[in-house]
Amino acid sequence: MADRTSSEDDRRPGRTVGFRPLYRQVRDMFEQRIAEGTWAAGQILPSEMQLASELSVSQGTVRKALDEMTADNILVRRQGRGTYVASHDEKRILFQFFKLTPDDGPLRFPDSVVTEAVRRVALPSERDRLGLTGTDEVVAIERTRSLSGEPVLVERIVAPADALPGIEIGEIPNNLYGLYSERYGVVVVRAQEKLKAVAAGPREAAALGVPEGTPLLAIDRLAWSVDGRPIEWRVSMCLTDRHHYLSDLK
Amino acid sequence: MADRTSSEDDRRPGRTVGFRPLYRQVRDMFEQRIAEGTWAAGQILPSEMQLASELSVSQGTVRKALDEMTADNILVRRQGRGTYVASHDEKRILFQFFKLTPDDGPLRFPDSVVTEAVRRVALPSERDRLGLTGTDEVVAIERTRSLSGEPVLVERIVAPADALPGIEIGEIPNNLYGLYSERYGVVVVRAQEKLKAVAAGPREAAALGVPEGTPLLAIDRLAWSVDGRPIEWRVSMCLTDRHHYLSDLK
DNA sequence: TAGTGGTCTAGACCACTTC
DNA sequence: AAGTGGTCTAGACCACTAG
Repeated sequence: MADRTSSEDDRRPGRTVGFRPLYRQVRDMFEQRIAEGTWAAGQILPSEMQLASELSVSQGTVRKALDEMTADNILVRRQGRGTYVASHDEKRILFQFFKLTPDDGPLRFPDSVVTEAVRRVALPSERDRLGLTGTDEVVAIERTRSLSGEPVLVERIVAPADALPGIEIGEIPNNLYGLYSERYGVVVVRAQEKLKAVAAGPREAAALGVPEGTPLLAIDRLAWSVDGRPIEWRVSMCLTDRHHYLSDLK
Repeated sequence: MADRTSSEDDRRPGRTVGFRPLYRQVRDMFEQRIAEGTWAAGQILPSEMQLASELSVSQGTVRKALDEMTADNILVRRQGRGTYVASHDEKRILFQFFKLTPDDGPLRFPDSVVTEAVRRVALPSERDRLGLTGTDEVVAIERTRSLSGEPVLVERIVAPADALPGIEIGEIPNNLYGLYSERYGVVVVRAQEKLKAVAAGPREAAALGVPEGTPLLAIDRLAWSVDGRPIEWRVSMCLTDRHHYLSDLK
C-alpha cells in the first residue's frame, strides 16, 4: 500500500491539507474494483487476511474499510462465510430503494407494466440531471406498477444510453437495478429523492384509475453508481390512499 | 464490567441465544446514563481512557460503543476536544429532523406561531400511538410554521404530559426537541415518518392561505426518546409548491 | 476441522485543540 | 506541553458456516 500523501514514501501523514486515512484509500481501491467489474454484484471478495497481505496493510485497516462499505449497503458480510458485493435482489430493493409501504400488511415488491420504452436524444432537463452533454442519448421508460393487482404508481425513468450499451428496449425487467448491475456492471449504491404532493393530471389519472386532481405523491429520484456517476433519473407518481412513504430519521 | 451472559462470571460468551457483545453492553450503559440525565444533552463525556478504566474494559471497546452512538447521531465527537451528547440545536434539527427544503435556496429553520396549546386526556388514537393507557394526559399543540414569511405547514403535536412534568402551555418554543432535552432531560434520538399526499381540508386551507383541495404533503411522525419510549406524535400538513421533502437512500 | 468474519485487547503514533 | 479523539498495527480468541 502506498503512502497516503502524494509525495512521501513512508506512512507518515502529510500536512492537514490532503490527509486521507489509509483505510479510506483502501476503500477507494475496493470501490474502484466494483466500478470496474473486477468484483461484480453478488460475488464473494477475498478474505480480510488475503486483502491485507495483498495491500501490505493490517487486517484491522482492511476491516475498517469493509465495515464502512457494509454500513453504506455496498457490501454484505456474513460471519463464517465471507464478504460479498451487495446484489440488487428484491430484498435489497425493498430494504433500501422502495419506500412505498401498504398502510397495513407487509412490504411487497410491485409488479410492472411497461407502457413505453424508447431510445432518443436527451432533453435539456435530462442532460442537466444526468450530467450529459450535446447529443448524448438516453433510454426512456414509462411504466405502471401495481401492488396486489391495484395500480399504485406510474413512473418515468431516464438513464444514459452509453452506460447501458446495447440495452434491449423490448425486455425491460421489473427489477431495473438488478439489470444494471448484472448485465452492465453498473452498481447503484445511493439515491436521493425529492417528494412533493401534486394533483393528478390527465395521464396519471387515466393510468391509475382516479379522477383528475387527485392528490398524488411525486417522487423525484436521482440514483448514483458506485463510481459517483448519476445513472438514472426517475419520477414516480404515487397513489397514497392505502400506501405511505416510509422514512426513518436517525 | 460484568460478563455478557446472564449467569457466568468470566468473559466467555454463552450459547448463541442471549449473546451480546461487550461493546453493546457498554453502549446500553451509556444510553442509560443519557436517559437518566447523568449525561445531559450538550454535556461532555469523560475521555475514552477514563471510561475504559472505569468499566475495566479496553479503550477499543469503549471506542466501538461511542462510534456506534456517534453514527446514530446520539453523540458528537470532536478530535482534540472530546465526546459530547448531541444537543438539539437548530443545526441538528435541520440535519436530522427537518426534511422540508426550499426548491432553490438554502435549508432554513422555520418560524412558528402557536394557534392552540392544551393539556387534556389522551384520545384513543393518541393512547395507541404513544403507548398510553386509561386516563393518561397529553399536551396537544397546534401551530403554523413559515419559511421566509410564507406559511408552509400546519401541524398538530401530541406528547405524553407525564414525560414533560409541569410544562407551561404558555411558552412553547420554536425548537420543541431542544425544550424536551434541556428542560425535561428527554432526549429524542430517532423518529419515523409516514408520508401521504392528501387534499387540504377547510382548516388547513385557511391556515395556509390556499384553496380547499390543494394537494398537501401529510407527514405523520412518531419520535422516540433514547430509552425507547415514544415521546411525541406529530402530523404536519405541508405546502410543497415551492418546497420538497428530501430523502437520502443509502 | 478448517476457514471466515466478529470481538477484545494492548500499544504506538498522528491530528487536533487548548492552555 | 498536555490531553483529546483518530489511525494503524499485532495477536488472541469466539461465533458461525461449510465440507
